[in-house]
Amino acid sequence: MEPIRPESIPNPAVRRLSLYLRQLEAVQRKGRRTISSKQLGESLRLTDAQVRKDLAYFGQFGHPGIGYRVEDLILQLRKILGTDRTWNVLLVGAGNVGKALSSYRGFRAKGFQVVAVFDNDPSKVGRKLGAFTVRPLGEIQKAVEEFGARLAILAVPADNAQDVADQLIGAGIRGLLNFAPVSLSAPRDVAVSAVDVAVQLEQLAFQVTFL
Amino acid sequence: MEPIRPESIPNPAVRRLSLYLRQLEAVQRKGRRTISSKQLGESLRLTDAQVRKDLAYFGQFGHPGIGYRVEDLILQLRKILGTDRTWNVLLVGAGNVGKALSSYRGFRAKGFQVVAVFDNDPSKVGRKLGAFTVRPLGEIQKAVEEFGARLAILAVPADNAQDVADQLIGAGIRGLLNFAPVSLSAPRDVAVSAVDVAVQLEQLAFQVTFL
DNA sequence: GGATGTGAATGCATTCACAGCA
DNA sequence: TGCTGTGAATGCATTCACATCC
Repeated sequence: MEPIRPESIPNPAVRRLSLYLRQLEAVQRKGRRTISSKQLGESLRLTDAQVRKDLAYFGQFGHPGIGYRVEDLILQLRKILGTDRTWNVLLVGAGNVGKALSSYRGFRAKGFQVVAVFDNDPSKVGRKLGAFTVRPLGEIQKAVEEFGARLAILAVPADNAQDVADQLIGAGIRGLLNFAPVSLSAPRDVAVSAVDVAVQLEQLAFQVTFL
Repeated sequence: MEPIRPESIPNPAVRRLSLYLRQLEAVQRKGRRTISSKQLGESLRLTDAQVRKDLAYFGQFGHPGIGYRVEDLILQLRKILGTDRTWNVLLVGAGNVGKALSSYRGFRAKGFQVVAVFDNDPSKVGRKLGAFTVRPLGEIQKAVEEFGARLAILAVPADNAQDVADQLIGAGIRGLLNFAPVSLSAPRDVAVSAVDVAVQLEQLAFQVTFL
């Protein structure tokens, strides 16, 4: 098997990989052992050819006449995505979003673990948020080293988001999931992904109007 | 100005429209009156040509030699996206995510208002969630009519998500924002958008590993 | 000079369609 | 027969480059 050269793989294909994995985990829970590209694609509204081509970028996982073995493919995809081990994740922001995320039970099975929660608000520092004691932002650097964290979730107000992002990046964080409704600037070697619920509703509003 | 024919507009362009709008609202708060395609694009890491082409799909908003007038363009984009009026939104799921969303202050200014919260859990129905009294799912139909709601947010566990989605769609909801980590099936004339935090972390893990 | 809007050229991603294997 | 993997063909989206206007 050839090594992965991510620069030669379409970005959309990488994004779909996560959806395939999620789908496979669901069908595995239903006891299915094997699945064809057509079946894997249909609930995601993708063609069989799309599914096969996406997977083929990363290796030869299928069996002609059979399809893909669910368990094998799950293991392969986890390996490719890097979630065959657990990633320690820092969470900054102990507001409503931070609270929801800190108590989200689904992370562990997907290879992620929130290991510390931070906030700048003195009225929150030292308080408990679920199982975590909220720590001041000044301890981020220490926590990055302590936990070997490379990922962080940003759930602070829009005004602070860029500042906090800079701190996290300065402390060695390499991937950032941003819940603040602003576009963050970051060096090329730091990955940033974003969740903006208002933006998503806006897209739905447009589609509902015109489709 | 020609009418919008959404089928002739690249989907990515529509998605970027929301980002332009968010960016414009930010620079307006800073007091800027005018902005060039280059400036509008740079914090979003887009080329000036990309910005101009995207906007030109919807009309001629710019002024040669000047750029775009921030206030005008904001009004135009809101009109295009349909958020020059307020959309009433139903929220299903009174757990942690539902709680965070029901109290999110940012919706109003973007043209959205959560108007009712639902849950099936008898221990939650009748209880308060922020300003809302949690109502049983059976009242969804009534609420759709009462509020003229066409959008809903789904923040229920993965197992119920498809069932609840079917109820919402049956009651007349046309756009769905899904926080459950499953892929929903819906008729072609219902728009579905999704937030899956684990999937996004997975993508970051991949990028951090290979980029 | 400084900016837009836009055809034409390029570059990506998806789909087709089929050889080949179980 | 049933399904994968994959070049070739197609279809979209982005970028270029320039005529045009303030």
